Amino acid sequence: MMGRIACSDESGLKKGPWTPEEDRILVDYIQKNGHGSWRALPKLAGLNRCGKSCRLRWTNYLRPDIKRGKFSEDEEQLIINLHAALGNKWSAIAGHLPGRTDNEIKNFWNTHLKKKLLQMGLDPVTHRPRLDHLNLLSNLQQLLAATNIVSNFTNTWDINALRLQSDATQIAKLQLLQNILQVLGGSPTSNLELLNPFGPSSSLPHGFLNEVLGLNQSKLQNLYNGCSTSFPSQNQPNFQSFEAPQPYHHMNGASNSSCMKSEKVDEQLDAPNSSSTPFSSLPNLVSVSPECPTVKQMENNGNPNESSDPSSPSTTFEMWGDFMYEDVSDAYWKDLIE
DNA sequence: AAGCAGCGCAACCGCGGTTTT
DNA sequence: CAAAACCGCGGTTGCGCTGCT
Repeated sequence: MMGRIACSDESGLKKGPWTPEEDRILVDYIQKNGHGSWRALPKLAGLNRCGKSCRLRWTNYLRPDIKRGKFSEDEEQLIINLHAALGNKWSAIAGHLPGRTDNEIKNFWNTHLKKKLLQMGLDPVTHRPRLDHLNLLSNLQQLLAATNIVSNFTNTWDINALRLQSDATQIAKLQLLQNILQVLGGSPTSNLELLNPFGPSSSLPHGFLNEVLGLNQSKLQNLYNGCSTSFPSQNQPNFQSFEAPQPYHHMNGASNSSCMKSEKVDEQLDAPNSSSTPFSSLPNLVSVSPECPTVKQMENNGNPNESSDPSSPSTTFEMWGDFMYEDVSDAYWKDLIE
């Protein structure tokens, strides 16, 4: 744009951190006169700053309605959900969090939430599973397949060769399991002493592991026991993180669903403290409403469509993908925000 | 105790969109 | 209608703090 004079080009104007005295002058002036033209404000108020700097200081720090301090879990969840729908539209996201500034939310996202999603194995840009993790799973599955192929050629091998092959299979399975647990548990580890999926309160997605590994839980337990490794129970993976945001209208189809409807969503967004909202805690992104069964519930109770619908997802990963990452989910959030 | 690395956050920069002249 | 002025947004930077070696 022609003729624009950058703030930084205006000679003699102060930059950098604001002093308490400057803050006082700015607050006093705005309280008495309003900010009016930001460009004119510094001269009128007697500040040696550019208008832009004043505006920034006021909107991000000095404004009286700014909420300071840590983000609550509800706010955190809300930001994640809004970001999934809106992307890096920080001001739009901030519009749903009273007292929070876009800058604050942006910083919080970049320093905390992005990492959190990465640890959950999700791409912070797309909110979908990270491709590198999926490739890892794919590679390991190929490794498993390879060991099965090898077994077809070992009919005449002696017992030691068979043991070797069996060990290789077990190692491959353990590697696969370990990577799954890392993805799910968000605890990057480099060896097998990482997570105990078999604690008394474990919510291990049995069906998924069964299908991927071809093992049941007792076999897995034996597998782990046989490795002489310890699994401190306090390090159990949080498999809640495996659950997905629920595209209610997708799962329930018709609008007669008693699940959250879009016209109610603004209330939900504006009242994130409501315990019935899907934002109650991270990473539990699904409704707890009985009318809206979660992926886990469906898995535990058995998918009613499973026997009759041949196109129904055959693995938890597929279910996860279907429920969490359909484009309709993004559209749903966009709808409810707009 | 000193040096270093990582982190968090306030502030800056540059651009696009809107309003004013 | 075009140019200039202004505003607001998103990305980036740099500084201070903290914890580790």
